[in-house]
Amino acid sequence: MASLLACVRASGLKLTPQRMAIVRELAADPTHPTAQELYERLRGALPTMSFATVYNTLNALATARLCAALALSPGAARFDPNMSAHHHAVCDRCGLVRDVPCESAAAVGEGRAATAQGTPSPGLSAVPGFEVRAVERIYRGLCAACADEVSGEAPPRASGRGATACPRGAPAAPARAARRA
Amino acid sequence: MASLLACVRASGLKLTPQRMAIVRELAADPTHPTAQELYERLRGALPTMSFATVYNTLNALATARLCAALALSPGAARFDPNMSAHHHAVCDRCGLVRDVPCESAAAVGEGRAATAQGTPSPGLSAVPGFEVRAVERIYRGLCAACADEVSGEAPPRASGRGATACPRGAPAAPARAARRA
DNA sequence: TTGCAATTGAGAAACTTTCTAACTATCTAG
DNA sequence: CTAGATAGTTAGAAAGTTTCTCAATTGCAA
Repeated sequence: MASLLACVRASGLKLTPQRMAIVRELAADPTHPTAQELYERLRGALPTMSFATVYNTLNALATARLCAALALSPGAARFDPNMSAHHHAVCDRCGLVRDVPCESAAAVGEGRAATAQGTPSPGLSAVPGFEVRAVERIYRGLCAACADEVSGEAPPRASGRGATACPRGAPAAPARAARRA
Repeated sequence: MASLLACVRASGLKLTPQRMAIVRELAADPTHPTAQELYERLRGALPTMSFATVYNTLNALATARLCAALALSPGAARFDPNMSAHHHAVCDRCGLVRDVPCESAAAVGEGRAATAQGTPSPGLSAVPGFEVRAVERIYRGLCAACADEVSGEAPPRASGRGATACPRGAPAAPARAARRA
């Protein structure tokens, strides 16, 4: 705990009450909150804190590599205090975000991709000269709760029209997660 | 070419001049433009077209699975006409986005993850009950042009302060790509 | 304790996306 | 070919997200 605040200091950032509160709240939350969510939660403790301060602080933390700003879906960015190599699972329906640890060796190979060594991924030769610094993986699908609800709703595969469309694969259509649920 | 417009029809979407122009422009562009970019490019050809029409059309296409909306970095969504399984390379500095084909078998296994079969990734056991439908991979780093420029700028590893921070890995700090470059 | 410089607070501004309402155009059926 | 039903378009407003400005404040090093 203290180490986290120590990191803030070590990065040349001043330790203000606002920052301490934001860092503490963020570090204790595995749901990757948005700036708005953090602001609302902290209003009770720091009623005078400005919304801009939350952004300033989060951006300062991200710049100092003490947290990461995630653009997992359209809308507000989410902030992640976990800076060890890991991936994310995102529910297409409710927007839930969870960490997915990357397994053993793959973790090192992906979380911090080798840059100069042999191409990490054959497909990357399609982008000549691109210097990979990190690989992010996002698992999209349904969380347990949403999977339950959905199974009892829409019929498996009989929609209104146009089922005879083109033979194209469909990797990941963000599906506009419910933003005010 | 014609097949793309045919797909629009097949999905139950009406073929309006605006849509044809948007689809054509999008399909011909490998840079994954934003709605704003498409709008500006098409203003010459369709001066009366509304900005909302661009959004409406892109959302309609995404819903019909004819294109994908990507949230690769904070800010405007980018639209991708390539619906075959692939990943993306994103330049942290200039924001450039390029497709990265996924290689052979891995393509099938990742682009459209097996849902019911054995867990696709061991780490996912950390999110019980999560039903994976797609896996997205983002390679973050520097494009060839930016890598060149950067190499002649900042000294390798001697920055102003705080180099003695915490021993934490740093997978992917979005780094706020230049939005108006 | 003092002073510099970073940070805060409050609001405005910029930008992205969605919505409304009235008008228009496409497509199907006749 | 025409007419009607329906989907799409326009333009502007509104909602949500993020950044900016600048005076006042505060942390921290000396």
